[in-house]
Amino acid sequence: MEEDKISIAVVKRLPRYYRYLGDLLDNGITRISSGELSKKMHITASQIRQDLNKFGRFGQRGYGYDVELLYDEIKKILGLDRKYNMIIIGAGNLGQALANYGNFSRRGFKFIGIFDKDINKIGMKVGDMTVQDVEELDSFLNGNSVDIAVLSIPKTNASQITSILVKNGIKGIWNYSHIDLRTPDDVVVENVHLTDSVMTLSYKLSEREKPNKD
Amino acid sequence: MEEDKISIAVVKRLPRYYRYLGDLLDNGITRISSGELSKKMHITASQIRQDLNKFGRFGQRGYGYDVELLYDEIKKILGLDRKYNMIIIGAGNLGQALANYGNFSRRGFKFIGIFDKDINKIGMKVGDMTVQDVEELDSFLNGNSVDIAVLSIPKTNASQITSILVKNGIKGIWNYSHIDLRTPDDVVVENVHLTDSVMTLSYKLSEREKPNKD
DNA sequence: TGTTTAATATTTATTGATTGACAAAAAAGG
DNA sequence: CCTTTTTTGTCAATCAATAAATATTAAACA
Repeated sequence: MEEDKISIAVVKRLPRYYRYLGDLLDNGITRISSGELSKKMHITASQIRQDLNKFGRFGQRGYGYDVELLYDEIKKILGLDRKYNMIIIGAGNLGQALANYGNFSRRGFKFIGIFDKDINKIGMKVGDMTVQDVEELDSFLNGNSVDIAVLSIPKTNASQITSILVKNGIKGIWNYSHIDLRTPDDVVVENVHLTDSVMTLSYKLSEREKPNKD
Repeated sequence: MEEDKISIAVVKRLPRYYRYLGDLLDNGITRISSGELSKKMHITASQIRQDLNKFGRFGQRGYGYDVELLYDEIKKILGLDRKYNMIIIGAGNLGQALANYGNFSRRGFKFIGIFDKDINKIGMKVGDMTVQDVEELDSFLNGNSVDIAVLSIPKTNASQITSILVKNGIKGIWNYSHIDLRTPDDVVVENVHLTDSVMTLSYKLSEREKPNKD
């Protein structure tokens, strides 16, 4: 059964569908057509149908999509029907912010540890966790089931930490370090490069200000 | 003079080029060919040349690219040859983390104000700023030149704040709120949806674990 | 219960992005 | 100063993603 490879562009749209469907649910809307959703989301109805059909036939001709059913399906597709244990490497401002950000635990992403190498941070309370010495990372990984590691450390240390993670069988890395990690094929990395993001914004701003634009 | 429209895909790659060129500079490397860079960045040499040629002819046949020159050109293209005044709306964990994150100011992005509506946060020191009442946002914008507003508030308030920003002529919004903002065409928005990002990661993890994958 | 309408699933067409190929230009080396 | 090598800039071809069109199905309703 030769299934199409799902492109990353499609995958990146799924959370957005999920969010809109959640909003519809919250508003008590039980059915929606690709046409209506298209208007709300400002993408073509064709793309919505095409995207969804990559994963299955969730709609009903003449009726549309059942919001709750579709919501649950996308939840499953995104792997949100299970729990994930996460650790944070780097208890700086960003690491702390992520640890304290409530939205993740609501979705099943649970922080079970936070690490730093700074002696001033070790022992500090962050949320309901205590910052541990990164020297203990290796043994911690040995004794705990960790699904995802968040990397919020300077790029100079990122590669070394990554090899410890990989060695201990971590399969998911959420990388906030401003560096491209090299990992084996079976380790998945999702990058959040905030500096890249603000640069993209400044590019757009500069473009906007150029003459002959309107 | 009919110039090609620059696609967003190309723009998103520019910060990465910029980062690699910066690293080369740091390592005292003064010239590089698209072929060498290709190996380092794991993208095709053709794409590198094609991307760069969207903006100008920066290389020299038989020689390659002068690292410093190219670095400076991309800096200009990205609009990093100027300063940006930024404010943060929402002094929660994320807002504070961004305010304290040193990398932005190094690149010319300067925070000049932070706002919140929570009475417990107003007056609090964040970096070298004091959290102001969001009620004062309107008058602050009137008296200060602000290029970019960072939105790190719950989605319920995002639309209302956005209209205050737009009304006061803000042209750049860096949106961390988990909602799609509707703004006039001359206002540019760059979204950072962390929840979307972690969902993409969980998707990839689920895929990885499926049978018939290796 | 048949007919019309709505809306999906899916095929086809179009547009866009990436890769490959090659001529032109400059550097390097004798 | 001529020849070879390197490497760009750019054109052409391929590949991928999006949009449009159509056939099919089920609901709605008389």
